[in-house]
Amino acid sequence: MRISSKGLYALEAMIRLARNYPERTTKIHEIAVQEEIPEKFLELILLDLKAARLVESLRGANGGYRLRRPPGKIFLGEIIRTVDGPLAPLGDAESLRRLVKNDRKHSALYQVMLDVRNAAAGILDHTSLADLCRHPARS
Amino acid sequence: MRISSKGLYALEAMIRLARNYPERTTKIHEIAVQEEIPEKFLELILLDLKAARLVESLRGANGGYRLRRPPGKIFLGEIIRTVDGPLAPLGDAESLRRLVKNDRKHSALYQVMLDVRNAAAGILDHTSLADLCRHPARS
DNA sequence: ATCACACCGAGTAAGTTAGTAGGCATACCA
DNA sequence: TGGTATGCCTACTAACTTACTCGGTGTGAT
Repeated sequence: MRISSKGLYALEAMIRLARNYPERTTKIHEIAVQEEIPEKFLELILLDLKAARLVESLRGANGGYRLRRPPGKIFLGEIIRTVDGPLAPLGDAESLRRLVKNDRKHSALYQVMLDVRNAAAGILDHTSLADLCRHPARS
Repeated sequence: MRISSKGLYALEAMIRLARNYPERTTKIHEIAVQEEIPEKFLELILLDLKAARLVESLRGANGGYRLRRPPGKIFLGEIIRTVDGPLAPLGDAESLRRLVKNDRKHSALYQVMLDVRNAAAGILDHTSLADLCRHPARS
């Protein structure tokens, strides 16, 4: 369940959109500058997020992006899964098949992996963008 | 905190060694066949585990590997960390610096990532090889 | 002396990551 | 109606990582 740069960029961009929700739409360029994300790369990421229906866009001059749901109803797990794939520690199907196939021998190991995934998902699927925005400066 | 094939192989091999503990030493070849792990690859993995002082080896004819500590005192977290690196979702230093640098903006995000890591570590650092061997056939 | 094993360094093919490049499509505005 | 600002789309690529393999050397029991 490694989070890639892409995933981190996605989270940062979404947080930025959450701050401007619901009034303003926010331009790719603006996000890229403020969050120090390579602009063309961010473009691709936002396209993914759009395909996942987490954001929507307006084209043309004065275009930009905005969240499709209020920040309190968008969870980190959704974001990470759309850009980085499943949250499980054994991401690829191959490894899973291994464990399931060697069922007898390793079912306990399989169970532990499940527990880990559930622990991670439990946190990420219950933390919303709103939760993150509520603490503007902690520490 | 993705677990690679290498990590999975390491876990399987260690479980195998745990079963034979403390009487027998187990040969690379034997483990490779029983667990269906590429033998030469497994060799490298065991070398890593040896460097991490989780296992020890005997050379020459009748050589082989054995755990350096009883299975109840070897935890999955140690194994995974030695072959796959840190358990945190943001493995690389680069991403961490990003989050820490943009401290004000994203400290909440950083906190969530910490929580996820701690949840995973909490499970993996408290599950021992003995725990896995206790359940020979569950399900 | 032989054989069975562990040890070791190097090499490599395929896949993934983290981007970049360049142009098209659409909307606003003068 | 034409310019400009924006998002949309496809393709490409350099660097890195993964998952191995190869060919040998060192060591100890018999």
